[in-house]
Amino acid sequence: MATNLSATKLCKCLGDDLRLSLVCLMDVQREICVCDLVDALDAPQSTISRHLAQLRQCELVVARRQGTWMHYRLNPELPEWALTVIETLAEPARAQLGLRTLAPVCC
Amino acid sequence: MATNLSATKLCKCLGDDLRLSLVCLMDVQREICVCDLVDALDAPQSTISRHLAQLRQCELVVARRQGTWMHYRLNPELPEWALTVIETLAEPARAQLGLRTLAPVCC
DNA sequence: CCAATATATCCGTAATTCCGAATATACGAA
DNA sequence: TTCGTATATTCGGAATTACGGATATATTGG
Repeated sequence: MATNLSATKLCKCLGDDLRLSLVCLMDVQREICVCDLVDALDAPQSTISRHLAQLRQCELVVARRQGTWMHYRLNPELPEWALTVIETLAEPARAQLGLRTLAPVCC
Repeated sequence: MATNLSATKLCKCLGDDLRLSLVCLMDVQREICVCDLVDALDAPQSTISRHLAQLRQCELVVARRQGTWMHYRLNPELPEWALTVIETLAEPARAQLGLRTLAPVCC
């Protein structure tokens, strides 16, 4: 509710395979830490981190630090419509991107 | 149902102010012809046409020729989820983009 | 066939986005 | 303080996308 997320910005964020994967994984699992994301999607750590930063900056996700780990989840203050979009896309996206709902490795 | 539209592709298409505007205008009005789109959104004709071509290529919209005019509308074979996304985005997008629901000029 | 109108495509350039190795930072443990 | 692990940021270059004037194509009417 307190986000200044626009429709265009949301779509830009979701219009990339890697970012869409990140968001989808957060949609199922409540919270995920970066190391799990890194080995779920196979991409260099810096790439994952960069995309997470972008999602954070658009206020699509929020992070919580626990020691050395960072846990990411969807921003709970996301407007209704944004959540609806994400949930609507989740299924087709998981199929498209071949996302397995993996068990947490770290933590 | 017969589209090979992916979640990522849909979002890419909608992740641009101009294209999102085009789609939103088609969502309200059943069909719009290019000339109306050109003077609704103020952008050069070639730009509008280029973006329409992109939407067509992603199978998000279809065109019908009537004499010299081209009428565009959302692809009626769009998968459920894509339609849901578009309809969910329509309202916030209209507000964000300042889209007036204009009366057809041509035709 | 010719002119006029509507729309599409081309093409060179500008702007944006993306990548990943290298490096920096933050934290806990010893 | 120093080390090791987890994550973030920097940065230069590659790749993608966007722009819009000029031009091509399509269609109708004369």
